[in-house]
Amino acid sequence: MGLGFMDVRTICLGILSRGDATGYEIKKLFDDDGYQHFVEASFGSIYPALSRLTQEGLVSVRAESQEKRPDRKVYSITDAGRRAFLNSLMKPLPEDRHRSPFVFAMLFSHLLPHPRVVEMLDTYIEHSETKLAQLMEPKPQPQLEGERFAVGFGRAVYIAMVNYLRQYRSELKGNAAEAAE
Amino acid sequence: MGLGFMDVRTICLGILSRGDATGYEIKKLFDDDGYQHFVEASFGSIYPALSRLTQEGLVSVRAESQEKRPDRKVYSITDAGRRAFLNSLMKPLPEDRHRSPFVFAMLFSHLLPHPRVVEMLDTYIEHSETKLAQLMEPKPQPQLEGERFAVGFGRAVYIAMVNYLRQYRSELKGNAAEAAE
DNA sequence: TTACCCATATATAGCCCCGATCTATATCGA
DNA sequence: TCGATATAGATCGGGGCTATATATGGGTAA
Repeated sequence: MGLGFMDVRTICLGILSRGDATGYEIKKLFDDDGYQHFVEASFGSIYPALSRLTQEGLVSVRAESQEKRPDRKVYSITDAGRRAFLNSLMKPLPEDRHRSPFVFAMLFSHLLPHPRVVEMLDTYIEHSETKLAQLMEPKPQPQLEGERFAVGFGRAVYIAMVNYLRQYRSELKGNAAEAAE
Repeated sequence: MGLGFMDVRTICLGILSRGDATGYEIKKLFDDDGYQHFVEASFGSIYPALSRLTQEGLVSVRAESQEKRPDRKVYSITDAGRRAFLNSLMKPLPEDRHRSPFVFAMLFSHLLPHPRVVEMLDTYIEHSETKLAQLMEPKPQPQLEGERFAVGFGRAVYIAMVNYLRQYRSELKGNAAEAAE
């Protein structure tokens, strides 16, 4: 009955509280815009979540038929949905979930050939720099306070990550050069 | 057949490559020791993972009966298990998964009563400081290179997080004082 | 002293979520 | 023109997490 905690249903409600959207658009928010640094969800969970929210009366749907395109199902949050979402924000928040295959793999760098370690590092640095660049893009005004906080937080974290990784990488390069002699 | 990617089975294999352990001990590594900043897993996934690894011949079990305690099932990695683990480290690593209910909730701070926002921030700051303190504890020598990297990485990230959060919190306090006038 | 919680240990059911895949169509670049 | 990419929705299977169950003993609060 009540929303679990910060599950995909709750996340969809939050997105829809900002304005109507289709399932496809919700997914795009995670891929393209700033959200993806803190939350994400897949089609395989978004579409069922929207169906269930509709059943529960927390959102409503209207079908927009388009020419030469599949129909769009545009979802809107209802008053009950707003209340349920606000309610979930007042309850204790679950802790962050984080899994970094990269850092886990690095714990075993002594078992791996050196070029593989360098490759893992370089790949991860590139990813991190791409995400940081996204976060550094100036957002069009006006911006909500919460967005300002989130973007600032993301920038601070990614800058620290990239700095540490670059430093570590440069030391590794030195070691590699010595080893190559 | 082949291990998915960086799933719980792979993570268990990695832990066991460092030494024998029970399911319970593996879980404790995520709760108490340094691992939890980068990977975690629950009993509900660890025990089935160990069963399946046993079936697949990647780990072996021996039962240690204890007095006045439930039996311990001590798992050891096999040669095939080591090969499978090494193999998964050579394949492209999946991206980090991260979900922060806190940051998501902060995106809607304009909808929430001010004391609730302060409460969320303070709770999160406290959690982050606790984790940072854990990471700052000097580890007993000798330490593997991978651990040095991971701990340094974790420290850098958590320090940046705590700095940003404290800064933001102090500005918020100022705003609150002004609003109270 | 009784009740309750916590720690040690293992295990499962049910729900939730993700990746892969499928169905359509249209556009853009090679 | 062929393939890749984008729009748009949907589902299945496998895997993971929450909550709970089973045992037992120690510590602590009422």
